[in-house]
Amino acid sequence: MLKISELGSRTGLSPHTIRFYEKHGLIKASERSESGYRYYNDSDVRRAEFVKTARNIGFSLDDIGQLLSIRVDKTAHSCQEVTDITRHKLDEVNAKIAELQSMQKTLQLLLDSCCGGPEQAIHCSIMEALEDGNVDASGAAKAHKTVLGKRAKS
Amino acid sequence: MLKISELGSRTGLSPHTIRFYEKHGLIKASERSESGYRYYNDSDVRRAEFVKTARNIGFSLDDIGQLLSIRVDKTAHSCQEVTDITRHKLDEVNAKIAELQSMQKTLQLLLDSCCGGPEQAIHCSIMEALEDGNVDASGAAKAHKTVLGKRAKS
DNA sequence: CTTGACCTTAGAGTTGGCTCTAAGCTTATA
DNA sequence: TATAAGCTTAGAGCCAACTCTAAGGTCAAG
Repeated sequence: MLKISELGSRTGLSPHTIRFYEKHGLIKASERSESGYRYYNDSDVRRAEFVKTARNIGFSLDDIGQLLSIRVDKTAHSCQEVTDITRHKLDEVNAKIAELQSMQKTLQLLLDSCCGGPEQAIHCSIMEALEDGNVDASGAAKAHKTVLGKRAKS
Repeated sequence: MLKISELGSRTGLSPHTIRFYEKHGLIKASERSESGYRYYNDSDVRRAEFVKTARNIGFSLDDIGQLLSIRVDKTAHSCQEVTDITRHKLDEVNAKIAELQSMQKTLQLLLDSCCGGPEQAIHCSIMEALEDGNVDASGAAKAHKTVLGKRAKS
């Protein structure tokens, strides 16, 4: 039986995050000591590792909740349910990639158009393009919010 | 001289968003009526359109602030400063694309491995992969947060 | 002169996934 | 026995870019 920080080092999740996941129904300690300490058994550990793996792939906590509920009774669920979740995630990812590639293209065009040197920006072609609005931003935007993800751990 | 909602329909920004940008120093009404109404002249409109264009490309509000401060005195700034901002954004975009492509690859592999049919999920290969953790999630993750951007307008 | 559309402000709420704080208990080590 | 490390909880804070609310003032049309 592991304490929370031990489960943490086993899975690479912080105790804070583990409690957070518990609050959201993803992970549970099957036992508590008299003083309230959480204790995790092998089954708990496996579940936590499942969560960690799914999270690393990029599934949302909500997705993971669905996958977990399939996991606890696989006979009551079909492969199709699993692929539906996976495909839906893939669709999201593909849409996001397309959006970012549009931004990429626009930014690259801007960079290609400008000398990038120490000259005064008076005739900077990037500034001109922004002023004139003649920028192909189709499909781009709505992206910046998302460009820097937060999760950067193992 | 345009009122705020007129500037809004001119630029595709909502009055709420225009006030929000004002609070963040991006847009300003050069005049106010006695009763406090904002009035925008041609120069204000051009600035707002600049902001809109830059935002559509995917620049953050902070980036846009920098670009605007270059814009107001181009002789005091160089092309290099402009390309630095642009290149930095492009680097972010490229990093994000790489991350998403890793997720994409993993998800596609999972999908390819599963029948996706009405069979019970007992032997579902996606579930097995998640259980065993033998999933190539290198470079993925830290992404889901960002997968669904918010901004979806013009 | 009233109706309704529009304007003002400060400030709160949204999203998702953490991340941290405060205040207090428990446990292990020296 | 004292100290430090680690545990508990509820709840606040963070990020970015909005988005909306409340409570009220303004203005043009009929």
